[in-house]
Amino acid sequence: MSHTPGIRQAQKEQTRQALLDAGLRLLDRQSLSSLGLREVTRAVGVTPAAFYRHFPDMAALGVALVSEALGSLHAVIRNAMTAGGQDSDELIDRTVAITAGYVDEHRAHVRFIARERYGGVRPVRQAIAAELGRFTDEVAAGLASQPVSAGWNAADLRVLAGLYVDHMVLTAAAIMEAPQDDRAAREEITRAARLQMQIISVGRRHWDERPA
Amino acid sequence: MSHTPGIRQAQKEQTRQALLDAGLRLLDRQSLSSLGLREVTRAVGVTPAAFYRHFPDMAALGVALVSEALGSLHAVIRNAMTAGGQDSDELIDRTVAITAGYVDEHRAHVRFIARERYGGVRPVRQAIAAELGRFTDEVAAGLASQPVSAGWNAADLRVLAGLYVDHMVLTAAAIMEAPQDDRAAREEITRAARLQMQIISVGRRHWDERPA
DNA sequence: TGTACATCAGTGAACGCGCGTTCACTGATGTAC
DNA sequence: TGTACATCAGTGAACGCGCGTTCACTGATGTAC
Repeated sequence: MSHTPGIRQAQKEQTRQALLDAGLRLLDRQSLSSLGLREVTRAVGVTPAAFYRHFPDMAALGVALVSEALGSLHAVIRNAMTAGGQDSDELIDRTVAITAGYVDEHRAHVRFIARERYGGVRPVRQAIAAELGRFTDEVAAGLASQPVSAGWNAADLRVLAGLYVDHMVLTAAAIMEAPQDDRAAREEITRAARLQMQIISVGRRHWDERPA
Repeated sequence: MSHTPGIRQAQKEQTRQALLDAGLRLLDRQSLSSLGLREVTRAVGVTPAAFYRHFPDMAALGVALVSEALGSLHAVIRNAMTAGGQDSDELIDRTVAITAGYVDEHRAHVRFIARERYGGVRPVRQAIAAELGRFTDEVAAGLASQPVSAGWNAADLRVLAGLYVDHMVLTAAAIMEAPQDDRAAREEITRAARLQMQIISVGRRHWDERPA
């Protein structure tokens, strides 16, 4: 079954990747639901009909972009969570720094996810929701292994994890929206993000002291 | 200056509103950046050229929809916040219930805001950001007037307010995404929203006890 | 109240253009012997 | 190693279609006297 890739297959993969890259770049200033097939193939330098050798339609290209954008993030998240040992504030600082760094390196991907999370293309929305759901599961598992989580049941931990994940996505989107060279705006955004994570973490730690 | 509206002006306003209504309805399944001018005028039953009597382009119609969607919300928020007197949990339950009710009555508007908040049309993104910023200011002012906020400076209170506003928007989006008749899914979403607000509120109340 | 003129929301036709999709094709790559 | 055939990624032309925008127009509404 496992052929050596072969020249033909390698070239096909290269074209497919070029379509994804061009699509992502063109999505800088528009939504997936208005991205044209001819627009993408023109940017790559192939015939419009060639598109169909790789994707049945634009929605499929969008779904592939979701994997590309979020697939690699699982390792990052797991790393960030299991680094452990430090106190909470250090962990928060590092999480926000990692998020900011990720935005810098994958600006277009972050924009794509933020834009299409509630965008007009259903299969893409669903793919994003599924992927974020998996992140939430992983974060919930990470939280469960911490001593502070004593007294939390699994369902509530997942809700807490969802709060962290949503907050991370919003933070990434906010950093992405700020002009890249505006260091003051960026510092303000990360400061706010850290503060918000701290509030959530304090709430988590003092959960059992809430008024009945 | 203040003419009686006049038949002509009233009819014009009626057409303008019909364009907004048709646009909003057509945005059910697509993003603003792919909504066509002819699509909208066809739905209303006027000539394509008539569109230009009301808006210079689709972006302008989108900006008008932002006002329509968020303009009326200021009163709602102010009401919800100043109702005061109850304890925190009651306030949270009521806030989430109000949010859910708002989604039911303005489903299309909520979808529009969620979709275009990071969408492909810059003037619309900016209009939404400006409006949400105003909400954050109002919530911050409301929070400032509460005794629990002793020891919080204005900047940090605004960050906390932003957390509440973002959470409200995400909650509204989540309720909107759920099938309208799936009571179980809806109950799960509102339960999670309440729990998350409670965590944030506990964090706020115990803020001064966080580890140095 | 009646008349003559001004305004302007909406019309209808026309324009050039790029769209998504189809199809038979070509020629480099792959495979069997 | 060499040959004959199969595969299939990408081509290029063609199609019908709906798009946004322009323009001179019409006729109901508004205004001045």
